[in-house]
Amino acid sequence: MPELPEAETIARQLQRQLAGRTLGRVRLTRTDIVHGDPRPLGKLLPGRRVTQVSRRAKRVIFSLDGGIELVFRLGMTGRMIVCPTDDPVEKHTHLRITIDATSNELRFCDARRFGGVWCLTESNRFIGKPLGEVGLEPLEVTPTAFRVALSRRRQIKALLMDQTVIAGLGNIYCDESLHAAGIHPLTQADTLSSDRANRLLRAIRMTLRKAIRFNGSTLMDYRDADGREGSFQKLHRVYQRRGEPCCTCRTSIRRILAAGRSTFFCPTCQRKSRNTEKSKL
DNA sequence: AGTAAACTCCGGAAGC
DNA sequence: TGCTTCCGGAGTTTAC
Repeated sequence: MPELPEAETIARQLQRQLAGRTLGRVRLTRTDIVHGDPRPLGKLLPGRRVTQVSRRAKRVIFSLDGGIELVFRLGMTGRMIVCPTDDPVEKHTHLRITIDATSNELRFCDARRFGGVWCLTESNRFIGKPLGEVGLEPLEVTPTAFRVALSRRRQIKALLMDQTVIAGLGNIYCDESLHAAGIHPLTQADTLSSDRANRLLRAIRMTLRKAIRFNGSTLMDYRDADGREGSFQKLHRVYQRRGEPCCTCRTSIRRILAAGRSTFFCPTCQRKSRNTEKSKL
């Protein structure tokens, strides 16, 4: 499922392929994937030059000339693929935009439709609202700001998953980062020492950077902008490895529910501190 | 107010 | 074959 590394992979590929190109014809076959009024898209986009493709949180953002931003949220099953215009169109393709002076087009496909598209113009860019609040970028946040973000009475897993606090971490990279840091997912965030908090931030960064190098994780649906699978799933140490041995200590990986989500961890490498258990009573 | 849990959207996969 | 159940990102609602 697309989290930060997958969105980053797609954004970098699209930046290479599309920056400087001009958008052409727009075909929108499901208007309900567009937030706000979908009707102007066909008029607004053709002829616009793509100045930059970037990422914020789990979103891919096209900056177009004229101050327009086209924002894609991929949800669980969203795909953004550049391919020849006459390639067979896969099921659940909702938006197609041709790229001028090439025989290619950009396609947005999303089976479950948890994703969406926003078109922000200078007049409708009303502060944050259409996209909701977005938290700190884990690859850029300072250790101090990160520790402040952790100073709340919540389970660390729930806090890391909260997009309004830290942006871009989903189930996979939360579990992998907590394992790399040796922190139990149910630990109360504000009981972590600053050493452990710093260690967690380093683990998050290491995990995300490595996942980006491997083009993200493909469990089921994720594909990059060229339609290819990622390969970081081969390096997962806990995620979806229930019952398999921990790669550092051979203890059987356990699965529990945290923040209502499947959560995988090693009960030996990720012990709950006594401090945390006391605070639960 | 801050936190947590339940419910909602949806289609694919797994189990019976 | 066909049914039911589960899953989940994120927004919303409800409950403590």
